[in-house]
Amino acid sequence: MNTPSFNIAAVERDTGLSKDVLRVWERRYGFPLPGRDDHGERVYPAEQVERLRLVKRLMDSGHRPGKLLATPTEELNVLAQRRPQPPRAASDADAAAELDGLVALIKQHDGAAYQQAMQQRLVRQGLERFVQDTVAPLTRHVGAAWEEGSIEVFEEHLFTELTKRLLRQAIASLPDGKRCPRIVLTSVPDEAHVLGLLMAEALFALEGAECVPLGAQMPLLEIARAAAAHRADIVALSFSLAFPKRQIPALLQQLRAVLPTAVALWAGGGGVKRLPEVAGVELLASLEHSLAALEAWRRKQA
Amino acid sequence: MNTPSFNIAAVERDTGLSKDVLRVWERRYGFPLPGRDDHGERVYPAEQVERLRLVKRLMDSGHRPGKLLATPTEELNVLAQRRPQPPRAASDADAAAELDGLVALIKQHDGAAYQQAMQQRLVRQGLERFVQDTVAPLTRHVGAAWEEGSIEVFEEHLFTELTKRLLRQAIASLPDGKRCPRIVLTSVPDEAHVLGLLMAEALFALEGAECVPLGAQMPLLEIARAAAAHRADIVALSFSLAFPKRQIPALLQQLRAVLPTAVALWAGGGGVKRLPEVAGVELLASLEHSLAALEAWRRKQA
DNA sequence: TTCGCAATTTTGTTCTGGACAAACATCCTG
DNA sequence: CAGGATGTTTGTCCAGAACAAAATTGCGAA
Repeated sequence: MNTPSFNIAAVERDTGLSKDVLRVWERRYGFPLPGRDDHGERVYPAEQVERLRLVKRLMDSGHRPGKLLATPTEELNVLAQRRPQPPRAASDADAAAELDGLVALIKQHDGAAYQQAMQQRLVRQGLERFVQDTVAPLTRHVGAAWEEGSIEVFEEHLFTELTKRLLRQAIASLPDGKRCPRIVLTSVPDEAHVLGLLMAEALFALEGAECVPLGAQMPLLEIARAAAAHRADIVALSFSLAFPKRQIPALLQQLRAVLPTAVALWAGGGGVKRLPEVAGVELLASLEHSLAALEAWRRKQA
Repeated sequence: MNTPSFNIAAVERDTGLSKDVLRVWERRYGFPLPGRDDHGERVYPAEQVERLRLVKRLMDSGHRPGKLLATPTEELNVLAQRRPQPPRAASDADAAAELDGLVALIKQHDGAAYQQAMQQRLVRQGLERFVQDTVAPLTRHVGAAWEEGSIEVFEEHLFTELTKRLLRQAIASLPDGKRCPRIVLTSVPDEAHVLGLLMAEALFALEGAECVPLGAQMPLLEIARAAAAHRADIVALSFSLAFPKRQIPALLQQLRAVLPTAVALWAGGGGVKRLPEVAGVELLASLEHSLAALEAWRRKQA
């Protein structure tokens, strides 16, 4: 197990920090400070890539790069392990313990046990409560664990993958028939998270809507085409917390401009909380809001 | 429905062409030629973005940018519609017709009918033959249709999403028990295609392997951690045809360097065909090769 | 002719260093 | 203590040059 080195493109891929950012940080803060190869191009040792990942994670939980990059690695590790968890209300303690139990299965890398436990909950609670009371809080739970560094990236991936399978399976087993309205579900390029979309799909499908799941990462102009081809009543997008907030309003405006006025545009997920209003776009702060929006849509049609 | 305009970041997102490429093309070939906003920054009209998408597609099917960008849009459209399909052998005609029928359902945007038809084939053929004789050729079929422009992006997305659901459902219904070897399945960052991975997972699971599906886009160093945590015998990666070929060898070398020697590294998918050998990495040109590799692994252990 | 190798063109990526606006923090005043 | 003005931080964009890897062409030998 050597310590390989990465060129700037590889670092961009692995950390999500753009080449421009990597270069400007080097200029301003003196980190990262890669070596150079024969052609004068940057060569990053694995160790610096690791530190960049740590910095990125701390930035996602609210820290500012200027401070972080001036801090020695040891202190960063301390910061990373601090848990700023607000104490839960006593009534939630039971629920929280159950969620912890599920997360523990993932962290033991026992996928089979996790799937079995979740399947049990699904049967016990029914799909609607399963989504609202298990999957949604669990996702938040895992998100929090990620921020405080108590879960590895690959563990989070395993969690996501297995949970996606459960939801898709549940959705597939719903009866189908004549359904309304038609909802196209997707996300914009660079937004790869799909769990929120699947949760919404499950709830919408339960309420009798016809869902067209297009997966993630649709170019804007293609979303408009898809809406036309599927005669959609609603286009529903999902933005995760990780998506750069500053880009969202412009994106929604652009999409709104290419969609026919008759098609409603909904945007949900953690990324749209505390976002300024965008004309002609419904911002859904939670799954409950999504269901309310569906009901409101139906009332307006009738 | 206005014609919105895009800044350079939005164009990068929507076309997959990097900012650097967009700028250098402008300088060299005079296209794209965006306007400028108040601050002197590029503003691309939707029409130019569309043309860029067309150019990108033609490049993916072997054309060269220098020629394409010197060609007027009308001629490009002609090029795009040309179908360089080699005529099929007569014996394959039936099979091809069946596949065409399945694709036709997608192009009618009738997801339900597609799912039903595929479900039938799954039951009729059994999972192994379903993967090898239906899903794999169908995927190639859709890929070809994409190259010749006879399928829309959102149709391809719908196909992928629905097919993923079928495969995952089928995999979930397999019995579990004590299994060997343990195979971690994933893809590298920037490689979002998962269908190939799912096909491999289905076949491996049928052969009694223990599969750990981590989804797509794992940073290299995380793949190594995951392999350790799951005590993996094999790490299997998938590269689609769309993945930039030139990057693959370096990626595999880097990953090979961080993985323990005892862990085998397999790479499959359309992207690894006609690729130079990489030391310590098994390149799997097809699903059949994957099964052969599994058998060979078992022989070596025994 | 056809094959293989060398020369040349094409093309994507990287470099430097400057600029600026939007987001964020801080300070001052009512 | 609220709220607006001022200052700082930070990501993105720009220009133009340089260069290596890939693809194509040209050339000479089998």
